[in-house]
Amino acid sequence: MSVRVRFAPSPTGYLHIGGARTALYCHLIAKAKGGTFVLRIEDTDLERSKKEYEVAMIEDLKWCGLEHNEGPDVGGGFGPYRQSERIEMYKQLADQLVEEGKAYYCFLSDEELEELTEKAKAEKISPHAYHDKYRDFDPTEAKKKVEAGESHVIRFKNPRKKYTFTDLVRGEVTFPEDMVGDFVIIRSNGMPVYNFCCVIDDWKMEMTHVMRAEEHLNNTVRQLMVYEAFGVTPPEFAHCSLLVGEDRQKLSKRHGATSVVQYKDQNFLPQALMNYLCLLGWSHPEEKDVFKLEDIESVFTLDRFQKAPALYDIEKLKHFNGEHMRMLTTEDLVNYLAPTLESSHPFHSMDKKWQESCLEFFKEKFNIPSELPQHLDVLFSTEAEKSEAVEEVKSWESTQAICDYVKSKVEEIASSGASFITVEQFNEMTDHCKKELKIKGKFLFKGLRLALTGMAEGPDLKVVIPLTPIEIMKKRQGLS
RNA sequence: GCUCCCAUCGUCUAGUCUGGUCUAGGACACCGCCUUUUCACGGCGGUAACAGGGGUUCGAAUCCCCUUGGGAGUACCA
Repeated sequence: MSVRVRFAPSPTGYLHIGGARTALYCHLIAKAKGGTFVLRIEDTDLERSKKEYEVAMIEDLKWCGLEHNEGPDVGGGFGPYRQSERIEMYKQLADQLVEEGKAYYCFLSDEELEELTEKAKAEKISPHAYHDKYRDFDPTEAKKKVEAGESHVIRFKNPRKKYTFTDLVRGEVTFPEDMVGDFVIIRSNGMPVYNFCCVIDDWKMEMTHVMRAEEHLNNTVRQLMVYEAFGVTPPEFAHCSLLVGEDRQKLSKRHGATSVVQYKDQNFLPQALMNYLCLLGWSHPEEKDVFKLEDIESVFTLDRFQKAPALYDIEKLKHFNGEHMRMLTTEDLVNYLAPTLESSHPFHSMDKKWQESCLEFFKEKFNIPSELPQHLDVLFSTEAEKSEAVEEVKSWESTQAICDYVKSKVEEIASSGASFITVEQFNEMTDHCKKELKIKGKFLFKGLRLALTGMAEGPDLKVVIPLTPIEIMKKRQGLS
């Protein structure tokens, strides 16, 4: 049987880092076995679900490079892929369970429910212990109440037995019989509930694997009951560990940038994000750390998962971004970084060849795009750096001589119509200072750097000077 | 409270199933040295972990039990 795996977000917000990781794993499980990756929208919570989030979700998934084979936007043979469009089916199946005596109408009011919950808590037993008041209520009577319009929900009749299943990442997991009570499957507003829809859909959509985060582990027992009630064999389950923040709590908004879109906005490379996320709970069989998704599709297996929660560390993500950035071709590198610079940045007025050599050189110096402008200052800044180091260089007697010489030399080159100072010309300048001015050692190099860049330190002058526009050079000459 | 899950450097992890080759390997971060007459890159090196206690065994990071610690769930959210 062909492998089918779904990612089933609810459109109540933007795609979360944790969600992206789950989607990535789902995608990988499908791809590793040549299977199908399905996107299903779980929008049964009318209050919180929004169409715009669904749209954003699909866009973010696409940005991540996790494209689905079936889903609400692309269709497929198992639709519809939005739960809100499958309501009738859930209702019918819930009715069927009621008919069969596997579920029942419940007329408990909110107040009654609360009282019963409190009572159970006071007795230090499971809070749901008394939620079964209507479990053995006469079905004919119940039907009458329903027909009379009395507010009701449909509860699943818990078979009250122990459930055991084998989780592909956690091994054998056992739930005791009083783990959950008779849980609601159809709300009083007629909408079905997650634990019910999820089972129906995974069954009807013929899912072979259910990969989700550990927060759903406890839900599995309810779902197992529903599968059993319909006489359906459940899919394989795999619960990956949770992502946590600095405080070791489940990763959430208060931990900072936790939406995929925020990384997209900061111009992170999606392949870097995926690479990093993949390694949070899973490890490469050959211990490789930097890789492309397509490279691991063939080695991805479920037996390499870590069971303990993983801490999300942005510093390490930045490192991965740098690694992936340096793997880009020159052309892609320019396409990636150029748009991250403000449109007024002088970088844009330079020709293609210049842009390429510039970025090829500077890419070694930073990991994320937002750090690029500060590195480019060494090429474009026309303001003298203010620092103790600069003051020290300025205080040397030799420095003034160098500056005077450099100033005339720059003017000479500029008037010749050249746009840049060549490496040869720079070497001439160095030689002149050495032989005619008799300056050497740090006095020579630091002095030259100050005269040419206005800074006390920075990248190799032989690389920097030929990349610096001559007009910038001229403007700098009045400074020191 | 109850239920479930988990436990190797600060962090992500390899090693655990199939006990010895592990005085525990890699990566991020950090520190030092070399190189670079500067910075960075790079190279080399360093600090740093098997939560604790009992077993089993000739031998335990690895198997078993307990304790402690952490997380999740406990909804007419998903």
